[in-house]
Amino acid sequence: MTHESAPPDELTFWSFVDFAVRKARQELPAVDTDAMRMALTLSRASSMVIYDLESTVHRPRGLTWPGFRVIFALWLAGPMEAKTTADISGTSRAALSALLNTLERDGLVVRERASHDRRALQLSLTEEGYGAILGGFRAHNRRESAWAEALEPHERTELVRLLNKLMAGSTDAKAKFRS
Amino acid sequence: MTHESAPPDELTFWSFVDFAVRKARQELPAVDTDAMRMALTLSRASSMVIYDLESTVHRPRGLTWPGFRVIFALWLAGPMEAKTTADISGTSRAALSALLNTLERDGLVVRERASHDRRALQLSLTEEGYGAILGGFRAHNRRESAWAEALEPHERTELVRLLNKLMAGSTDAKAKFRS
DNA sequence: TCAGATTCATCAAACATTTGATCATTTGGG
DNA sequence: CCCAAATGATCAAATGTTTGATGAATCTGA
Repeated sequence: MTHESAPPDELTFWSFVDFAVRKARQELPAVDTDAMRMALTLSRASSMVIYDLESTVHRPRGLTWPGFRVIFALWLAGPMEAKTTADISGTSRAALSALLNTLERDGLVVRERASHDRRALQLSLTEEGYGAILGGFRAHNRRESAWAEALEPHERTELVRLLNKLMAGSTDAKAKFRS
Repeated sequence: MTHESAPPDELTFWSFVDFAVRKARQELPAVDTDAMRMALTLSRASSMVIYDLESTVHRPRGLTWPGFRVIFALWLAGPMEAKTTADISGTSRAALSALLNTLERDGLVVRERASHDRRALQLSLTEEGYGAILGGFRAHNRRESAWAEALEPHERTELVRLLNKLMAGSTDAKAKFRS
């Protein structure tokens, strides 16, 4: 059949992007390959970094990646309403509600009813939660450094600029957000 | 206490990166802020794009994001062993095993014992699976295009180059991979 | 003031993921 | 040739995510 682009003998997580883009163009000539390559590469790079951080730093310390994100937000922004925590940690409210059951059970976070609005929750870190994020984040940041070394300083800056520009464009793209 | 960097009134998923980097430097002066900003921005950008694609394109069509990744790999690379599918789709073998229960039940994929090695599985798309990915991917790619428009063509190229360089560096960083 | 619309959190069901264990098959070295 | 080690898939238990529904508190406008 396809004498064009038979899958190479060894297709890997990395090399699949190139292969997929070529193959998709054959199957669907109208495909926007630049956009395809960009999204595919973005999600793969992110997935690699996150998997590495989660499996080498956080899981061994008893935290999942989502758990880390929440504790991290509470560490830096201080006690706040659950809605805000969900927003800035990138967790939906329903997911946060479930996540808090674990974090509270493990003694890292406390839930309290907000005084000004009895529907709302006020979240804060316990002493133990504070200790967990301090130790965890140091290791986390060391690992981030190891990754970052792959790029020159000006390249890191440029990468961040491009990603920010991409996120800023989400408004025009009418992107859907978590709620 | 902290008269330095009190959280701004409205902290959002976007603006949290800047705030977090400033605040982390106060709390832990030794932090590598460039690496921190890079990883934080990368994971957020990716999460936004993926959430948008999943919730606007795939879930409404009855596919989850992980399900899409697997079907997508099978579409482009053709029938292959489950181990390879796991590799190139970025799924662990255990997760793929569970995922296949759903995909097979929904009639999108078939599992068959490989002839040359009776431990191995051969995966292939059904007609229905082929139809699903064809329609789904068109919509997926249109959405990717909308995102990509935020960047100039040369910026897209540069973003991809930087992400690839980052991934290539994972070897030096001794990153952990899914298995 | 008060009824309807909103907002906040939670629940429920289905699904996917992680780590670590288990089972079957295949491979490799003595 | 045969047994130990390695490999492929699955299982089990714990966790987190999604969408859509529900309950409770607050807000709004007539």
